[in-house]
Order: sequence, then C-alpha cells, then structure tokens
Amino acid sequence: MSNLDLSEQELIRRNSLQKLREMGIDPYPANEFKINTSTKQILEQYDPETNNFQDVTMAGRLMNQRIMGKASFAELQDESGKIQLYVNRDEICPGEDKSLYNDVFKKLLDIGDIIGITGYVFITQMGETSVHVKTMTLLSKSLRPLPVVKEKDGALFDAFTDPEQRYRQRYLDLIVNPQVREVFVKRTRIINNMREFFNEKGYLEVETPILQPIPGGAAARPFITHHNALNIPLYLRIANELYLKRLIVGGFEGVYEFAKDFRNEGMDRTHNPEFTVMEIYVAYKDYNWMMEMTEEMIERIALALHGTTEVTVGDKVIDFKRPFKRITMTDSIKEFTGIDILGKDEAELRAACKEIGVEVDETMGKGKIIDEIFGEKCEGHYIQPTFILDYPVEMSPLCKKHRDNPDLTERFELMVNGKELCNAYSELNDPIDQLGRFQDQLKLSEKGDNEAMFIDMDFVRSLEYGMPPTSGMGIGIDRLAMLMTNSSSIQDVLLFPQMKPEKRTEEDSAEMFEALGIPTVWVEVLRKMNYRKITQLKEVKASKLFNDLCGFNKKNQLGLPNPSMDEVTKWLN
RNA sequence: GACUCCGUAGCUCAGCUGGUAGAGCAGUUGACUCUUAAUCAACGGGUCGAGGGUUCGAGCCCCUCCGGGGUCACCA
Repeated sequence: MSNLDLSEQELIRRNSLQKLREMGIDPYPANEFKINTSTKQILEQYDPETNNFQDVTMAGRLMNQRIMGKASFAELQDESGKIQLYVNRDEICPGEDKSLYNDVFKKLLDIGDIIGITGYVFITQMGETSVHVKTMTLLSKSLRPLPVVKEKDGALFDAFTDPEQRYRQRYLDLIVNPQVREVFVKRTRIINNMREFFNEKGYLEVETPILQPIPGGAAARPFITHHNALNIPLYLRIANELYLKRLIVGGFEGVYEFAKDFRNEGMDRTHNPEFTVMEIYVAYKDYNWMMEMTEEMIERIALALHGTTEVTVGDKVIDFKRPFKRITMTDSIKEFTGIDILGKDEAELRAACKEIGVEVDETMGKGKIIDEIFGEKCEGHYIQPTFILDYPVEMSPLCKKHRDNPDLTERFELMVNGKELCNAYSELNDPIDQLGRFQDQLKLSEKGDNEAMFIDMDFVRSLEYGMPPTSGMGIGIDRLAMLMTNSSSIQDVLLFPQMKPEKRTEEDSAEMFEALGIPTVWVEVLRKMNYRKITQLKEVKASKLFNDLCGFNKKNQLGLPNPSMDEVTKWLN
C-alpha cells in the first residue's frame, strides 16, 4: 500500500512511528514483558488500609489520554478490564530530559498503542482506584485509529455497532465492546462444562473424520471437495453420527465429540454454513435415560453460567429446571391441530394438511409431511424446554422402532424457545432393519427429496457385527450458546461468522499502467487521483492530465520532478 | 430466493423541495499538576458503496451492480 492511500490519521501515526525510531525507541520490542497483576485483580483486591499493590507491572492497550500539562490521566485496558493511570511528568522523567513525557507520552503515543507500565496503586481525589505510573514502555505501536467508544455511568456513546464491521473485524469488536468478549467466554464455559460432565462419567472424547467419502448421519446438502492423490470426491461432514456408532461397535461404551459440521444451505439468523454440534453415544442405554442425562446437563450449564435455572432470552424467561415437560409428537399434533396422525396413510395426511393449511408437495413422503405439520403448527409453541417424543419411523432412518408401536421410533427432540435444540434416539442396531431404512431413503431420493440419506454400506457392515443397545444425542452448541447468552443471531456467538468476501474497487494493475511507460511513482499518483483503469486515462487530454499531475504534485508537496508534456503525451498514445 | 431498509470524515450520525458536503467524538497545534464522555482556543480531515441515466446542476430522483441488516421462504 502506498502512503497515498492512507488517511490523515494513519499518516500521522506512521510519522510518529518514525520519530520513535529516531529517538531510539523500538516500537515493536522483542523481549518478554513480565506482568505481575491485572486490572481486575487490582480493582477487586486493592485495600487502602493495607496499601497493597505498591509494586505493580502491567500491560495493555492505551484507551484514553486526558492530558493536563505536567500531569495526565489515561486508561489502560487489559483482558480483564480497564484501569485509570496517573502519569506525572517529573516522575516518569526524573532528570533534565522531559522528552519521554512531553514527546513520547503526549504526542507520539496514540489510543490503541500497547504499553507496559510499572507503578503503585492509589485512590484519586475523585475516588477512583488508579495506578501511579513510574515507568512506561511502548510494546506495540498501533497504526490505525480505533473506533472511539465513550462511556459514562454505564451508558455508551458512539458505540461501535455496525454489524458488518463488527463481524468482519471481530478484533475491533472485542477491543471496544467488552460485553462481546463476555459472550465468547460464556460459550467456552458451556463447552467446558459439558466436557467435564461427560468426563466425570467416564466417557471418551474422540475425533472422527471431517472429510468423508459418504456424507452420512443426517439429511442435508454437503460441501463437496476433491482429493488429488486419491482422485476421489470427498465431502465435508454434515454429521458424525455414523462414525461414533462404529466406535460403540468397536467396544467403547461412551464416546462424544464436539464436531464442526458443514451444510451447504441457506444462511440466516440461526444458520451458519459451519456450526458446532456435540454428539454423544452411550452403550446399554435408551432414550429415556438420555432424556434425563440431557436435562441434567442443560440445567447444570444454566446454573454454572447464571447461578440460577432461569435465563432471560429476548422478552421471555426460560426456566431450565429439571424435569422438562414431555409430550409425544402424536399428542402435540393432536393438541394444536386436532388431527390424529396415528394410522393415517400418506393420502389421508395430505388431505389433512389441506384442511389445516399446511403446504406439502409431491416429493414429500409420509415422514416429511408429518414433520411439516409439526414444524408449522406445533414447534413454535414450545418456549419452555419440552421433550417431543416418538417420531414417525419414516423421518428417523437411524432410530430404533418404538418398543410399543412399530410406526413410531424411540426418538426425542428438545424444543426451547420454539426451536429444536437437541435430537436423540434409542439407536437403531438391527442391521437388516437399518439397510431397509437406507433403501427407503433411496426411494425418497428418487422421488426428488434431495436431502434423503446416502447409503453407507460400511456402517451397515459394522452393525452386522453387533452394536450394543445404545442411546445417542446431539445438541447444537451455537443455538445453546445463543440461548445462554441471550443472543438473537448465530453471528453473535461465532467469533468469525461466514461473510461474503470484501471486494476492492476494480482497478487495473500497476504493471498495466507501467506498460504504458508510466514510472511507478506516477502510477501511484494517478491512482490517488482516481485514475483506476487504463480506459479512464485514455479518455482525458494529455494537456489536462499534465496540468493535473503537476498541480497534484505541488498541492500535496510530493516533491517529485514533474514529467514533461511530451512524456505525458506518450503515455496516452 | 422474494420483499424491505441501510451504505456520507477514523467512529457515531445529520443533510429540507435537486442548488458550493455538516455536527459530536477522534486527529493536529497551543493552554492547563487529581481528571474521568476532562476542559478551553485554533486548525486540518470526504472517490457521499460502485457504475450508468435524467438534469444547466445529483449525497438527494431513476436503473444496474456490490456489501450489510431485518422480515419471509428454504432448512432433520
């Protein structure tokens, strides 16, 4: 990037950088800077009676400077928060040379610079706990101005709120919006809590392939890629279910994985193309057992994060206290539509849909139709955590048939705030049944359902060796994080949500300009004058361009030797 | 994918019926030894998202495109 592309403030900062170097100050020193405390520790533990913290060393970002002649206040922000600094000229410059204060601190340091300080803690006349600075070291110079967010009594002024900039430049969001950092700390605590919960029970955390030759375990459109050496297509996983169950076949009795899954589908407030799912499989258990474990786990997370089971989400309060409500899908549909789906065939269900105004199309099988009715008429009603049980067999090809009714499966989903959060089964371990269900999926696929599952013959083979009765559960970590942090968009719980790439304004390359015989320095000048493309250049008269160039050179004090009129004419021919 | 709103200085935003681009903060220079959205004075800072059109004249009106938000649709 040429200097001509920089804003005034960036130029000033680069200039300061140069001056610091001339003064013998390395703006990016290599050595370790050993801190002995943090802002949070001081603010929580400083006691004027005992006068502790009399020899502190800390580091962070300079966020504000209030200069009053020979004394100044500033703010230092580290990971744990902000603390006020008091800087006195004659104390950081005890000798004759006052340049560290007058030049470096007052002029050459900027908001956003990373500094280290030593000093002692005291309380100002206004009653604010502060650090009296004795020495100050520049640790890293910041060349771009930060968004300036001011705060008074908890109210923010000029907050950095543009979602596009916040997501694209998350580092800025994290620097100036401390509440954002809190969301991601909570997200990690959710995951840590879950991991501890499973490890306490002796389950094994495992890793399974993300690149899969057959994208199984769910119905979704995968991303496809290609492996050169094997010369085969590979898919980014849409689920890890089939691999985890192979591990149960292999003899592990409890396995789980925090998995990044990828689905090549639409993006909105609750969908990102890559997302995190925790799946767990435990041998010799059924879905009743899994329901209890799920509610225990979620209650524990709510308590760990909020100290209570009640969590505010938007304008609602959701109570994660055990036990959660339970209702079968059949009863739920009966309750909200009056229709009894039990024993109805596909044609009857289609007729029922017409009656209650649920749209269905030709490609949908019985399972999808029922799913459509539930999604349309029931799902949204479940704000408080509710287990929906016993889904129709057609929509659950990996789930064991219900012990009391072969039309149903032993499956539950946990609904919270009108959305699916968990999905769990008594896993299907009858290999012959499993193959049959896969073949049914194939028929759906032929009918036009582009989400029907692929057949994974190795998975069927593994079941043929025998898988113990097993219950499995998957939970969407992003959606759980949204609930637990009261975030209305998935982008707010992903550090780097997927965005369309930024596009630079179209311009011809420097080489193309230089090919016309234009010296490199003048190419930069032309760009600054908004001649981005050769075609633009060809449209102006040589005399005008000549005048403009010389004028620009003079006005901006570039100090370049002006080109001659002849030279300019040659460029344009 | 449809509809809708938005894109103006480093940040947050004004900009009337089309008539020479504004404010606060940030920045620069100066004043100031306990301030805290520090204060006071002066000054600088803009391809108005991009391209085209209408017009004597476009930040504003029209079209296309780019990026983003929201709503809906799709989505195990």
